[in-house]
Amino acid sequence: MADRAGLGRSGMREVAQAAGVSVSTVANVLSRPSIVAPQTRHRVEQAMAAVGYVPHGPARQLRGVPSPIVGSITLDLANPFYAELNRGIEDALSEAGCMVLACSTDLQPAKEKQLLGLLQEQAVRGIIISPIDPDPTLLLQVSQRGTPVILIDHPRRQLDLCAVAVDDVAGGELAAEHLVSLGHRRIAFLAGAIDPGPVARRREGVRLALTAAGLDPARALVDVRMSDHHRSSVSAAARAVAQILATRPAPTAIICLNDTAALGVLEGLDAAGVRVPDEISVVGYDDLHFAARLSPALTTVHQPKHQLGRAAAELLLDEANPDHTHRETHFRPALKVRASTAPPPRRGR
Amino acid sequence: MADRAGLGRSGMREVAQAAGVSVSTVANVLSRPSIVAPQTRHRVEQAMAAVGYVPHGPARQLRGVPSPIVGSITLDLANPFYAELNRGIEDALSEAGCMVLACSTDLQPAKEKQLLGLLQEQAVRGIIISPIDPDPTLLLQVSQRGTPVILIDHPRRQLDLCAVAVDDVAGGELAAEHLVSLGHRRIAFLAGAIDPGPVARRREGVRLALTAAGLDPARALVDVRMSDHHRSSVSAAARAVAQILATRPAPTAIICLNDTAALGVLEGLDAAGVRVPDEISVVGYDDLHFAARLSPALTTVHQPKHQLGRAAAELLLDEANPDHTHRETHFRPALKVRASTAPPPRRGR
DNA sequence: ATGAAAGCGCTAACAT
DNA sequence: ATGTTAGCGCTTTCAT
Repeated sequence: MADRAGLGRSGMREVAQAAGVSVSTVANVLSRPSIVAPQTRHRVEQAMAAVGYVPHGPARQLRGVPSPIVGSITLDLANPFYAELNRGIEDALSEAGCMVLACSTDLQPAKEKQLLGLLQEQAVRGIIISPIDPDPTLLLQVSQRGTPVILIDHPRRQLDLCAVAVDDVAGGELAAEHLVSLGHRRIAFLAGAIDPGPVARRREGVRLALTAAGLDPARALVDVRMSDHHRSSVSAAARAVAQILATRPAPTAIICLNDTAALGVLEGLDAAGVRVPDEISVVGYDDLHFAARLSPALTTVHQPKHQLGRAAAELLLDEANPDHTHRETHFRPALKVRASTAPPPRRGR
Repeated sequence: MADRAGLGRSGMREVAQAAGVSVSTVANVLSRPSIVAPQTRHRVEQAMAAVGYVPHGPARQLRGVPSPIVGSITLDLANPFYAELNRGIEDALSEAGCMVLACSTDLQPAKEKQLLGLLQEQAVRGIIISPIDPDPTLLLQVSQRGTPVILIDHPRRQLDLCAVAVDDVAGGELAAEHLVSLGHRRIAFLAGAIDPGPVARRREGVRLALTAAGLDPARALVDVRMSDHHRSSVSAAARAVAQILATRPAPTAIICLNDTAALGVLEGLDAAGVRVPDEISVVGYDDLHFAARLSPALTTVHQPKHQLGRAAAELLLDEANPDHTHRETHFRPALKVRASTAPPPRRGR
């Protein structure tokens, strides 16, 4: 009562002093309350409240208690796909008293590397990452040095790591099969300046579906890239539209790397006076909340974003388990057919 | 070379041993390289690489080095508004080698309190918070105990804290003035089950604008609430539409607490066969990326999300400055008039 | 130029 | 039931 919690924090020593006991008794009250005499315990608890005691995490960590912090490295935490993913991670972690340290790489391997370093230094509980760098060497090293690593959307192959992924090849196939079945024979695939693995695999899926339908990907598939992918990819996509419209023979459908890009494509098409889906069909990817409300409602490939995050966090938490074995959790994408796709116009455009 | 970085991490001791020097020399190489003999320094650097040395953050913190981690407490990190805000925080922090620990309260004061505790324990560099609990006592306490707190969207009044905010009352006024000038005389304000401060202030702004226009808020303003705000507020909003349509006299316009809710409102209106803006006008809030592409394009109030985060992070970093003084950074919202608002229909509906 | 030593706040094994 | 002690990995005087 006299000891008004002044500035700065007070530790066990202050508590012990205020309660007239030793620090280890204070420690016991915290970790094994049962072995402390009720009366003493009470006195200590009072003292803790009086001095405003807050345990010091870093000190505990130094003593071997694992950190409650989990690093999440994604391409961009503001991207709704990763925002939802992070939320899934957070939800699973919160049940274990853990928290997400959310980081963005903006597709730059150098940034990814730097973040991995920072997270290791913080001795986080583990790292959940959607890697941009295809080379897993560094990740394996991080893992071997004692920081568990969970891969998101990265082929696990025989890597000695846990992973969660949705089948991107299948996603690309779903989109392409849908368009082919509508009668499209020339399809543009819109990507960014560089391909993260998932995008490359979706394109591959499109290629496979085209081939399976008896088409020649070299003719049926038009590759289009946006100059600057990160930051306002909406406008970048709008600019890519011009390029697509100028291609001959003209594609009758566009598969976009994600819904955000599709947003820009619809905008560009609208500005160019091209009607969707009458003159050209558009398919997105991710199935973000707004996809169903666009004009027209966007046909897209759904991914279980929240669940992906949850699954990753669960795998990570399980790493603490003594009989943990690395494994992979798999999800399947699902096509959502809406109003932005239709049969191609009668002849050319 | 012989000392293959085995399992677990190696610390300065291992480095010192491998280099045949003392730990303090290793420490010197790290913090004051100039005072170490070039030759020795080289040897130590080699040793660090050889054993795969990674500094141990928590141990440094224990010695007084500030944590590079900043806590961010928002209502929901998956909400695009907060996702962008967090990104702004991250961008500003990364320049200082710091990172964001992103947390969601889901509007629950109890969760907020718990998170404040966890963050304090982690001895984070500071906390940036969009509080749900209107009582600032706890925040002041946290700040006094040595963890700087930056308020987002919370009236600073004379609180001894830094703050960043956008003028929500003005935002509400902008929306209402626009509708009134179009001729609307009965406006629904759609909110969640509970009002975070910003939403309450926007409603107040609407009320003020109505009064200023010579209207009686008691008649001109219809309060509508969604039962469950958090989680898929899209569908919750759709359900609220029924309620609005049943109100008599019928409102001719709806101001939504945010763009996500507006999304649901448009959906509900569409399902009910009510045309926007011919039969009813809709205004959103936040100006998320998709707002301009909805059907119809959404009139909304823009907030500088990324900048808000940046500003908050900058204030937080400045707290380390010895001559720091608490201050407030202010932003103004801006009305974006698009296609979802128009004069009310001729008579009633 | 280098090293020895103390200690940050905490935990846990070991006294008493 | 309580206290003593010895570190965890690092930084920082203060010797040498």
